Amino acid sequence: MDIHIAEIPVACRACEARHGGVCGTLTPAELCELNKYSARRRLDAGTEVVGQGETVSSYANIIRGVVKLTKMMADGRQQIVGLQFAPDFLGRPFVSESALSAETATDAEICNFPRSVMDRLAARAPDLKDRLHRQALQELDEARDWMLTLGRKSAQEKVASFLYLIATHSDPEEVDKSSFDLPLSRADIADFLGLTIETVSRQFTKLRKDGVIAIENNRHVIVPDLDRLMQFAGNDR
Amino acid sequence: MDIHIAEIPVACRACEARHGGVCGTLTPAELCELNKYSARRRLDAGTEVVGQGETVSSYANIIRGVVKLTKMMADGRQQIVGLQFAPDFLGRPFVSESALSAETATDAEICNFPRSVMDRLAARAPDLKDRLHRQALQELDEARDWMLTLGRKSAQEKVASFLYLIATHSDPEEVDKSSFDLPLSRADIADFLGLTIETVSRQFTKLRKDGVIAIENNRHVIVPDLDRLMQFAGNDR
DNA sequence: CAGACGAATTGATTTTGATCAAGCGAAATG
DNA sequence: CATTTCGCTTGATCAAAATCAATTCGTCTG
Repeated sequence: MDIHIAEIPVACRACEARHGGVCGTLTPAELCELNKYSARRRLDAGTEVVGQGETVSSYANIIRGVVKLTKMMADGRQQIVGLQFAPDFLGRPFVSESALSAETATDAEICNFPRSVMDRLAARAPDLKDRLHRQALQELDEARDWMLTLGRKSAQEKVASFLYLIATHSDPEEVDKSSFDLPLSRADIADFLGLTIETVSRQFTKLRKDGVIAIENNRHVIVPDLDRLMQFAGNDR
Repeated sequence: MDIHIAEIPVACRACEARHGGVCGTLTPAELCELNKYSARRRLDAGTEVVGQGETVSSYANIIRGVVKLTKMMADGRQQIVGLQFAPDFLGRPFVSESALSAETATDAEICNFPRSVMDRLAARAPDLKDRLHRQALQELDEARDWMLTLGRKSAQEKVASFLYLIATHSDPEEVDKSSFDLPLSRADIADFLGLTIETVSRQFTKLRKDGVIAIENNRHVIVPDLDRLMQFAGNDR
């Protein structure tokens, strides 16, 4: 839960250097304005960034790590409804109250800036608005893809789909997708797939015994043949 | 599959009169421009509006009826990933290829206008862009809400959630939400909930025997106490 | 009105994944 | 260094929903 406000004032310039994300296309003048108010934070795994129902007063850019978006029921049942990887943008325009909770899945580093500054900036930059709009549409597509997984796939297909997702999304700069660390615990994977940890574990074992994957230290996964994995994921038409 | 191009040229003006939807806030001049190219169509239930993977060349407004958005797997398994009610807007900016299939669930009436005209209009009207952006965000929220339903709710909770959704969304102008027609067949409900038709049917029967709902002619539902239904839906925190 | 067809219900059985319970291994703690 | 704790795996059993199989109901059609 410890949050360290970074001393570096040019947080967003750093984002830009790293990956040309949402911050990347701002003009130097705009960046300057944002930077005056931005703060960079390092967060331990499992830190809540925004709570379900909370008022959100800032946007953020994920510099490093993975953030999970979760919904919780009254009796504690939980569903992860989205994963955000660096350099994703976090937060939304128009609405100030969050319908879900955002929590770091791994150790992470994020760069915060106040709603007011960002909104003022967006009002002047139509292409920034467009980029935010595009991102919303992409998240919508991802959510709907996952609905098919949740509603119609078997446990094995769900787990294979998850592995495929991580293999392709986790490290966009890495060309070799055949080896990666899982950013989620078994419990989180279960919450993402609508399964129990036991079932997730059993399916991992099965995929391992079938030679589709190899696992080292519980978190590191090796996929010799990504196409073969995709077949287990029962992909769409 | 029969599509009748309506003779009435002022299709969107009709939308405006009906409910002040997306078309509702256009200026008369803008409306005029759209109307020159818009076409009103009456569609039978089960008509495909856009196919998965197809190139989309137009936007549309739903004037009457319900449209289901579905995703299909290679082996025929299907998941409904969204429902659009009148006066919802159909289609999306930026992308021209559809990631899903849109099909009428009921008899419906829609008003089509070409991408090019709409895009040109949006380029000049920032508030129209904002409204489309807002809609995307709302659909995202709805999709994520449904992910919780698909991933973590029991069959009974799923069916109750569906009934609650229809009761509240189906007829926005109707104050009395206690009696309504189901816009979906049992097969469609099953595809929406990630269940089989048999399970859906059994849960209907159970809710009926518990006195939560009454059913007439398979399609008409009466809910004496909406709060009671909501409890069966196992609502979020 | 009889028959036919499709949609929905109901019943019997099977399968999948959840639950309950125990054990293992690695890292953290006293 | 022993011990606890946590995350994960594995096994046995149970329950929920899927599947298979008839019927029933309602509507359409000749």
